[in-house]
Amino acid sequence: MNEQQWLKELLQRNGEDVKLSEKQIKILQAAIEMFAEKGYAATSTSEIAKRAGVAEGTIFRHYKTKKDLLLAIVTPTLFKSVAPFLAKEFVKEVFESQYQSYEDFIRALLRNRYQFVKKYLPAIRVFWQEIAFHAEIKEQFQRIFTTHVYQKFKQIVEHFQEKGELTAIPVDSVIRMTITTIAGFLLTRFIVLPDYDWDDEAEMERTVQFLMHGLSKKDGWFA
Amino acid sequence: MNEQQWLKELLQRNGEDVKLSEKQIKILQAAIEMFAEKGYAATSTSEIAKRAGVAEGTIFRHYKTKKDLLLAIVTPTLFKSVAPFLAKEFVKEVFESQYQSYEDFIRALLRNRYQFVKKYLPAIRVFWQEIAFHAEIKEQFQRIFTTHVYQKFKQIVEHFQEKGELTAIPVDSVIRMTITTIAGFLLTRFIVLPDYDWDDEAEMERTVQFLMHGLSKKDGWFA
DNA sequence: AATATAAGTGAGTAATCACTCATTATAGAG
DNA sequence: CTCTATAATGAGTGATTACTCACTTATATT
Repeated sequence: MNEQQWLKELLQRNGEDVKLSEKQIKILQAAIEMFAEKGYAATSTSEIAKRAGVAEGTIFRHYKTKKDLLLAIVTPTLFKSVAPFLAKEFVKEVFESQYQSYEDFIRALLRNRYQFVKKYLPAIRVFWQEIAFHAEIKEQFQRIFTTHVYQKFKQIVEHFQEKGELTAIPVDSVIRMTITTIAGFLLTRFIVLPDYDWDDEAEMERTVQFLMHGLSKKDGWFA
Repeated sequence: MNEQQWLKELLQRNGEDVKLSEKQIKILQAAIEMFAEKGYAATSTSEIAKRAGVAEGTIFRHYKTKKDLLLAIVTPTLFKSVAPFLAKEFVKEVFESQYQSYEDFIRALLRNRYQFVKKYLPAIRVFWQEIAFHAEIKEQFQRIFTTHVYQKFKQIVEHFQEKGELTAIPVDSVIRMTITTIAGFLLTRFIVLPDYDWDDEAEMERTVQFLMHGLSKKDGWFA
């Protein structure tokens, strides 16, 4: 894919393109690369300017502070990270037609998030590395998660529990196990062992099976 | 527990105590706290000195550079993180007497690592936050993991696969799923949602059951 | 072509950085 | 007590930091 295309896609919201000058794109690219490698605090604005091929003053013309530049990267990444759950009709679609089972839903979600991480990896690195250090980012994430992701996830899990597909353990536990299993795969695949000889299709299907065997209603499960 | 005791326990290796002056303990405590909160790069040595109640020069008398101070925290934490796997007789013990099943082994491991994280949380935060930014730490971790943890984990998993308790999916996948499930619980419990109303005993048992249902040999599993 | 607006520049600034070192305080040995 | 060694200090160092601003260049509008 075009080097600039993925950045523009990352930054767009509600389908509306953001206008970016050439230099602005260069700045964002350089910043993402360097923040991902060395971290926000260890990267100086002069280094970013150098790698972007612009004067240091240019950065501050577009972003009032260095932290504004970080947020310009991190905020869109946060929204894209939970994108499937932001759609209004999402839950309804899961219930009504799209997915016959929790397994189908999980499989689709895993594949979808796999493609997402593959595409935007550097920006995602920055997001997850910096969330530990910046209260604003953490609060924004918690707000989005509780109001959008958690609410909808809960409805979906309860739906499939009532249908008898999932065990009757607490919804929160099901959500936690689902998310940590999916995130655990993606983290191992792209961050911890990116050079391992992965058979992605097979490993994703194994992950789905692992999750479903772990969560399906069956004898022997107790809450 | 004594505020200084846990630090001394963290730093000791092979059961040998390390000699630490009062000021040195204060420095390490301050550094761990601040690195955990703001990150290594965003914490200045003058701030550490201030919080520790020592002169800035005192830090450099004990640690040649700021990075040496970081490594003095991170290296012992790394070793303690994988401590169960460093014992020579570990695999033999698992096979012979201690644990009759993979489930028993996993339950013991989870409880053990739960106590570990609870005890040394701030130092663990520093370790995991900084491993992304420092090649030395990452390399050290990979070396320890492949030579000690992975090798032994593999033997254990193969053992219980041969006994017919675990599915015949690739060993690496079993290890990955086991570790991400355990780490996923601990991460959620202590880092992501520490203020959630946890029933630790129940959630740990649920996690063990989830893992075992996900990994047990049964009809329907395919590799 | 004239004008207005925005984009880009880079030398300059005060603050802060990790680290040094000459000096002083402390403590145990004889 | 004196002597010696180590621990601790904090003012001082040059380098680097995020950010500013007077100025130049490019683009758009009339």
